Amino acid sequence: MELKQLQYFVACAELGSFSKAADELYTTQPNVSKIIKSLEEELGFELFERQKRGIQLTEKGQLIYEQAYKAIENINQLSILAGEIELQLKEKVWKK
Amino acid sequence: MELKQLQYFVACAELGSFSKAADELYTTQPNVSKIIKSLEEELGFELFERQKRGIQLTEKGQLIYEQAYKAIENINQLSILAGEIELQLKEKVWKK
DNA sequence: TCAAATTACGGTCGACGTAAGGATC
DNA sequence: GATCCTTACGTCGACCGTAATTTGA
Repeated sequence: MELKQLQYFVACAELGSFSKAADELYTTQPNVSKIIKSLEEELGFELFERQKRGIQLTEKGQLIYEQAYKAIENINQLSILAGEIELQLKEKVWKK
Repeated sequence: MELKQLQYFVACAELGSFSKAADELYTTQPNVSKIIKSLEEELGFELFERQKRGIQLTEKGQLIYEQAYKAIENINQLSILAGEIELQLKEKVWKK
């Protein structure tokens, strides 16, 4: 499991489209397709139903989405914390 | 920021040694050293004090450790959730 | 015919391990 | 000399983008 897989997955889930996610992620459609597929193979089930026009989250995909979103949020907070720390503790922001 | 960097960092912090972490992670000491260094460069500060014998978390590293641990826990829970889902919802474990 | 996802393919870049170096006990 | 971290270096695999294919509006 890699962070990029989760990021790509969340983007696809929110935009409802691989191609739109590719734009947002500054990459290409085939790349998004491959990365989502790799995540699905790793998990052992499909995250999206491939439809005539676009995609849609499966039931299982919906459950994974919620947890994946939280995980990414958590990593983002870590980045924010790192930025605060880099400020040399001038303001003790993290001491809530 | 990649998940592997955080996993390696947490292992090093908990074991207090790059070489022990390398064993635990089934990789080599130089690899651990490089990955930790890449994370430090990305964050903009050092996570460990390199000492005569072994290493020790810096103050900033300690703060990052706590958040990194949570993030990894979060990803682990995602894996657990995925495993439960794969069981075809026979038992609705996730409906706490 | 256009839009969207998948498959195929080739090049490049990075990740890994081995080996060598440096330092400390 | 042994242990531990770092640097150097070569190789092999994976990732990425382009192009071709498929399917549906």
